[in-house]
Amino acid sequence: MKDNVLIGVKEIARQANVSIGTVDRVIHDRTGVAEVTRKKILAIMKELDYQPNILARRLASKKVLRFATLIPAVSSETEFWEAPLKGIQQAEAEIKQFGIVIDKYFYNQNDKQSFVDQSKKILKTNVDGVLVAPIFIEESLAFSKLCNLAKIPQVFINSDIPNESRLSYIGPDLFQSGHLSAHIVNYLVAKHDKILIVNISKEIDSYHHLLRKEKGFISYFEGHEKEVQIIKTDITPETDYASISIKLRVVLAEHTDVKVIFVTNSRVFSVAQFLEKNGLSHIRLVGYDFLTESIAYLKKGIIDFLICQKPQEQGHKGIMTLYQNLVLNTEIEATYYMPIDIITKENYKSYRN
Amino acid sequence: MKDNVLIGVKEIARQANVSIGTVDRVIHDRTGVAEVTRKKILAIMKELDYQPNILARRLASKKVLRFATLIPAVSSETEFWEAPLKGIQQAEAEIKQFGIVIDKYFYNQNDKQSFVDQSKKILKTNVDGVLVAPIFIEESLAFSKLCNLAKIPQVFINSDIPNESRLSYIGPDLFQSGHLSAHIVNYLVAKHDKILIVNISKEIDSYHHLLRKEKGFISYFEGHEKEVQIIKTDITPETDYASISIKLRVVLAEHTDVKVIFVTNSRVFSVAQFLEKNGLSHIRLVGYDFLTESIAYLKKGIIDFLICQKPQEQGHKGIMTLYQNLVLNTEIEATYYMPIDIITKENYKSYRN
DNA sequence: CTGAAAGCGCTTACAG
DNA sequence: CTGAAAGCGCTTACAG
Repeated sequence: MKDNVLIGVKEIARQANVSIGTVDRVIHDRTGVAEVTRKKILAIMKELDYQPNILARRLASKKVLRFATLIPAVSSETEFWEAPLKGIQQAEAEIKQFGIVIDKYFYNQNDKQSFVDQSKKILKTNVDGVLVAPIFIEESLAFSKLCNLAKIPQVFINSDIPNESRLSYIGPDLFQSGHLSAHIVNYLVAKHDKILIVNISKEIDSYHHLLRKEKGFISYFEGHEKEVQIIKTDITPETDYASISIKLRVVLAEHTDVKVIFVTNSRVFSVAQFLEKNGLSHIRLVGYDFLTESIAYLKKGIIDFLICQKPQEQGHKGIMTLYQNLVLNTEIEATYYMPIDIITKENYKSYRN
Repeated sequence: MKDNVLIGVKEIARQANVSIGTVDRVIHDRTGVAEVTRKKILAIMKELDYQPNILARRLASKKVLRFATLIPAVSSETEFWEAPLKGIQQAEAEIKQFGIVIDKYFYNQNDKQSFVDQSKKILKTNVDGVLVAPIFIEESLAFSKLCNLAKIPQVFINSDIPNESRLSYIGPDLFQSGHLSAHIVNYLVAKHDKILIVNISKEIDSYHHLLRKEKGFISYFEGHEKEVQIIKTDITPETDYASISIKLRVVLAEHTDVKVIFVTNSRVFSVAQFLEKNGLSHIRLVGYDFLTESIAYLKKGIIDFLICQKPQEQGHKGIMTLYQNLVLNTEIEATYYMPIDIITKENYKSYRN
């Protein structure tokens, strides 16, 4: 008659003939419980299919959970990292009432050392989970190893690193996004047309990510009936407008018949600026990311398409993934590819990052 | 010294020199509190910028919140409504530990009466919030009015209804999505090409939504340099494959030079089937929604593009909106347009509803 | 190794 | 109109 009256730890304690303190100990795998008792309690928990009440747990526990985020600072060059930060802040607002605190660290994406410095800082605090944008491959890998030693789960966003021990990657499938860009470009070209791929990057490490997109792009046209001609140019390490301008001028002087330019990252707005200034707006232009400057060129028709992968949602989902893992104890997908969104003059207004 | 030791209702009670029971009464706007007391407590709450602890509230309150959802049943004609339902279930799993129960009601989208019947059922239960897909305009409006009388907040998904008193609309901007489709089609046509718009709908009410898309589409080409010729055909009320086939055969016999077909809803797969069977796959085809059948035609290249608006997220976000309003007491956006996603052969694999 | 008690910030009867 | 007490399902010292 009284069987189902009790619930949770109390019911377990009753059935096991122990106090709820002891039940709590085995739930949290703490030491100081006789092996027999532990086994008995575990069995009962299993039979009852015990699910802890998260509300009660967070309310009773004074302990706050600390998450750290490590992403590039918003730079004068690109506002791209504003969006993930916004997503992080949004998630923070949603879960702060559950006792979660988020410490935000930023590095300079043109300076590896700043990444190393910041990551060291994080490890000095006692942090329960980290969200990282691992732009620098080796340094990120080193950081990841240290986290794993300290049993700190890591979520990567924006770009992945071959690393089996991260909790999850949330971001684009770079190869596929290049492939899709090519599909769109395919609508813009005729047989034998010439296409220019432009990689703009200061740091050689991020260049690696651009190459993935480039490969996806090129693969689309391999053996394709249109038999387009693809040429490419890399603009590095100087990426100010003057440097870009000089380089493009040379390339386009040599190849006067370029029909489409594909820029593998958000720096597409610099190329747009160049085309506009030099009266070359008949050249079709495709690039990446939802930046204010790029949108302006999209409106004007200088940029035809932008590929975007929900940077804000990446930040938001990254934090929520840590939350789900650490608080709710949910299963986490090791890889979560963001949808590849195509932004045009027509739909940018309703676009949600 | 002891000032900040207390928190929440206790601190308010202390400052107001009353018991926490009384504080609770004014927080929840219950009767039976002297006006002076109420004012005093309100003032203190304001000064302290009191934010209730949701965890404690939900834990202490035995009351469950009931949400009801009213959407079309998945039909043999289209699996479209599977996705919103999935989103609803996903949200349910996330918030059920907060004491929220979701009752799911379904109507037949070809039968107004079934909508009326189900909505009546809902009103007989004591429900705290509803999520509705208001396909039938008048019936939905009537239901909405009754909800408002009973102070039940409503969230609309998938299509909106002129109605100032709903809590929120979450779904596509129909006009814009038609406009965007036209922009894409623009890449597929040459000057003076002929475009066929196809509306397929059993119920005249949902036809209204299709018209919005049609208008957006046509508006794009008004005064456009390409001077395309746009014709249209409505297939109603019979929408089985045979009926569609007969109608299309007639139209395409008369207009043998149609270059592109734009189908204003998910029934694009029926048109694809027709084109394939009749060796007309050279005609470009654009339509709506991420259905298994349509994706198959997308893969084959019979369908060129699909416009999709995250039906699953609509369901998910719809429930979460009720949750935010009723539990967290957050400000809610009255209109939340879903992004307009363009699905192609290249990106459908990573598409998230 | 284990238990009893206090407490997290609220809500809910109940008593007056 | 108001207060005191019990309780939601946990966690956290503390005592033994």
